[in-house]
Amino acid sequence: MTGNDPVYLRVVEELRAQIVDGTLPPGAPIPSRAQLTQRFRVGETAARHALRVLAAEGLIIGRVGSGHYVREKSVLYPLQRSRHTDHDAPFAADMQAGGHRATWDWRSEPVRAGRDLARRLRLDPGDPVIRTRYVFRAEGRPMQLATSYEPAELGKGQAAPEEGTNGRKSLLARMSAAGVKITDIRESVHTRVPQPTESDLLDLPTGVHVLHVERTHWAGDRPVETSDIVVPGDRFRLVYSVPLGA
Amino acid sequence: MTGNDPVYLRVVEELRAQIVDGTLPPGAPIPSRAQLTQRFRVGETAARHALRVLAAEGLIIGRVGSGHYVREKSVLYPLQRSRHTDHDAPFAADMQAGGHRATWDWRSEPVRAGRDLARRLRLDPGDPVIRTRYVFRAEGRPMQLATSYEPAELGKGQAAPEEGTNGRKSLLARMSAAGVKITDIRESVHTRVPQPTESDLLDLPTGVHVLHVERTHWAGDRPVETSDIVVPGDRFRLVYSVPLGA
DNA sequence: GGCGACGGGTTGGGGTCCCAACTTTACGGG
DNA sequence: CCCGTAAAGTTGGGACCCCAACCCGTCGCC
Repeated sequence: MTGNDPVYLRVVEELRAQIVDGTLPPGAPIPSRAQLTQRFRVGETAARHALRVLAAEGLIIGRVGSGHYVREKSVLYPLQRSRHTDHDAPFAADMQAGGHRATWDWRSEPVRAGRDLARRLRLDPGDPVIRTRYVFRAEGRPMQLATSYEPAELGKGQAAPEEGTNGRKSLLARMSAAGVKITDIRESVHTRVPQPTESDLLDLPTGVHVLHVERTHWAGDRPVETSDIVVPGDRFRLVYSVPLGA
Repeated sequence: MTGNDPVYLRVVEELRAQIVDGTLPPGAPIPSRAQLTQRFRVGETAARHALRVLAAEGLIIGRVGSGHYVREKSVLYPLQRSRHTDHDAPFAADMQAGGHRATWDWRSEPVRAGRDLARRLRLDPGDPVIRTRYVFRAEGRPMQLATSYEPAELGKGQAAPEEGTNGRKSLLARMSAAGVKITDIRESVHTRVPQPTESDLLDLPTGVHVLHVERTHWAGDRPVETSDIVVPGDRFRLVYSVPLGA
């Protein structure tokens, strides 16, 4: 039931939607606490909490004495919270077993891209992609559960992961194997905005390649979605690791 | 004046200190809202906010109906909020100029490790390190300001960055140049805990190498500190990119 | 001795009111 | 016309209060 969600979520979601779809453009003022309480008929607490959440997400910024405003270029946001599969549940059963020390386990399999995934990988729906699922265990405790998707063509260079060796080839390794020329800039983006967003990157000369998307569950935490983006340019080439989740 | 900070910060800081120094070990129950209001003579709001902050930081976890508890192995935390230099201010002047498209600028120079930096890089104070400063500009707007430090010995393979080529060699590239054998797992950690923490990694057979530390300013946001850690093991080798900041 | 029901404690969600510090705007006097 | 001041509005911080859902230990009953 999404109907009896906490009310502050209703506020968050509506404002978020308006920011994402441009109804509230960058710089636009967000309704004040007082206005929100009226418009959504909620208490001050809920209104404040909603604003705090959006601020924490980096979508808006509060200026004391003045108001909250939509941040510049929060365009990366729309990618967020989209779910490209929900089939991870059975895999989560793997999280029961316990080994020792730290281990990576993985399993790759070919699947076909759904609509959402295809859009994000800039493929067509139905195109072959490789789904790989990982369990990372540290000291017997499963710490991370990741599912990554990438265009099947990129996987060419590695074929089936050889057991015993390392199953998780770096994107860079795989990319060069696949003939994608990159140099070696790799940067992880740890905050969401303001930062070079997807739209910034799209404006660059030669475009953007989204290499793979990945959803990671850290034990006990909400999933984090990541997307590696390659920007080939004249002055530089860049592999971007972008967290998409909140 | 730290004296007239918000009161909830007092609560946060005291509890945080106790968690960090082990007075409150993993699993230990945190005083409840009611107890905190009494002990710190603050209102419920402040107590709740303090708990929320600590929970958001990943230090504690709340279980409804039961209480808040110190999370397992939150030992990564002490690294946080340490400042290894405060000399970035002049460099920030670079942020004025504006080019076009996206560009990386950087400048490397040899310096000597201070106490804090040495500890984090597992060097001795005074050991030579390379400091590199980057400005990343997208569409003329400076988006990122980063300062990274790494042991000078790692820089051997690259000497002075050749102008015109790419100044920012990947750690992996540099490490293999320096004879550090790694395979190819690279994972960015986007949440702080629970996750394989430094102490988890320390328990691994061959130990941990902290390769470099880096502080990054995204335009308008608080700095994020990152540390790349290599864990050579029998079953895998892992380069960990760990955000240290809150 | 075993088991189930009850009650006290705790969290997350929510409401209302208050205040200091700050911004913005409007207005009136020079 | 300009400037200074006052008023209105806004944010962050805070104090209390209430409630549902939930956890857990205790106690009493079988």
